[in-house]
Amino acid sequence: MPVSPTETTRRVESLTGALRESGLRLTHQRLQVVREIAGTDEHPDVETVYRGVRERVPTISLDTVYRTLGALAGLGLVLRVGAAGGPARYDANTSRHQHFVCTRCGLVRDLESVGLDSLGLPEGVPVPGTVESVEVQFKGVCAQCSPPGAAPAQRDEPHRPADHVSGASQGKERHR
Amino acid sequence: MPVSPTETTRRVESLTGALRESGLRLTHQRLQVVREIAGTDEHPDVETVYRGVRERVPTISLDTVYRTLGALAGLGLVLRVGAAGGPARYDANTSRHQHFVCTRCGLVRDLESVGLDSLGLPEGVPVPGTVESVEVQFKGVCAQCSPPGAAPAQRDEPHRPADHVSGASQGKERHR
DNA sequence: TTTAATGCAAACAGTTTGCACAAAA
DNA sequence: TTTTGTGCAAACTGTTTGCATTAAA
Repeated sequence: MPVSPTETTRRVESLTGALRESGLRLTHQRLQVVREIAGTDEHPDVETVYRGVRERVPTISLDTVYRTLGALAGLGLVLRVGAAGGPARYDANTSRHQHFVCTRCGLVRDLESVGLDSLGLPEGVPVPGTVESVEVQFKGVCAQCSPPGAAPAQRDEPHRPADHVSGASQGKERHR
Repeated sequence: MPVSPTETTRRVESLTGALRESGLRLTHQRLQVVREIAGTDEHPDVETVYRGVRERVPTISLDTVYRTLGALAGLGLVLRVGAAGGPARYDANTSRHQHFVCTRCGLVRDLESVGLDSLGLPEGVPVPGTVESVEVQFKGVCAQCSPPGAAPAQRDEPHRPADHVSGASQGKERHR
C-alpha cells in the first residue's frame, strides 16, 4: 500500500524541515529513513524499514534506523503504533485516523473516514496529565490470519508476526 | 487504586470459572495470579504481578506468571494493554472503558464514563478482518512525569519506565 | 574544525521454550 | 495414573548504549 508520490513528497519535506528546525542534522541515512516511512502506510517495524533503506544505503546500520525513528517519534513527527509486547511500528501519517490491529500477526491498517475523526476528550473528565493525542484501535483478526476455510477462533495461538505483513521475504535473516 | 472487594471477588470467580470451562487446570499459582490482577486497576506488567504474587507464593516463577497471563489474555479473559515497545500490561476490567496512557513512563489509567462507551464500528467501513474490540487511548504525559515546576515539553526524552508506576520499590532486582 | 551522527560491539529488557519433576484431575 | 502445569535454565527478539570514527554544518 504505497503512498502517492505527491503525498510522499509532502511528508518528506515536512519531516526534513522539522528535523532541521529542531537542530538535528539531515544526514544521508536520515533522509533515506524518512523517505522510507514517508512512502508507506503499512506501519513498518524497524527491521522492515532497515531492509528497505539498506537497498539504497547498503552500509546503514540497524542502530541508526532505531535512532532515527526514535528521534522522529520523540519529536512527534511520526507515530509509534502497534500492540504491546510486539515490535514498535511507525506511522508517518499524522493526520487524524484510526487503526485496525490484528492481534495475531500485528498488522496495522488505516481506517479512514470512520466518523470518529471528531473525537476529542470530553469535558469534565479527570485526566491524570496532559492529553496529546487520541487513538482509536479496532482490534481483531485480519483476513490472512483467519482464512475462510481454515479453523477459526484459535485464540491462544502464540502471537507470531506473520510473513504477509509488510511483505517480509522468508526467514528473518540475522543482520550481524 | 485497589478494586472493591465485591468486584474483585466477582472477577476472580468469573476468571476461575472460565479457566475451568476451557479445560485449564486451576492450580495454586494460577489462582493467585488471577487474584492479583483481579484486585487492581493499575494494569500491572508481568514483573509487578510476579512481585505481588510472590509475597503469598514465594516459590512461584516468573515464567508461570507469563504463561498464566498469556493464557488468560489468549482466552480474552484479560486485556493486554500498554504501548508498543514497552512491557505488556494486563487489565482484568473487560467492561467497556478507555485508557489514558503516559508516553513517558507507561502508566495506564482508566477513564470511565467518557461517553465513548457506545463506540461501535460504523457500518460501511471496509475492515480487513474481524473486529473483536474497540480501544480508545488518550495519549499524553502524566502529572508525575511533568511536574508543575519542572521543565515542560522535553519530548525526546528516552521512554523510561518510572518508579512511581505500580509502586515499584527501587532497583529492578534480578530474579534468578 | 567543531560538534553531532554513524557503525560496531556488547549489553540489556522482555518474553518464550525445552525438559525433567511435581501435582491437578 | 495420566496428563497438564511448574520451575529451571537457556535461548531469543527487540532495543539501547559506550565508544572510536566519520561526516554534517
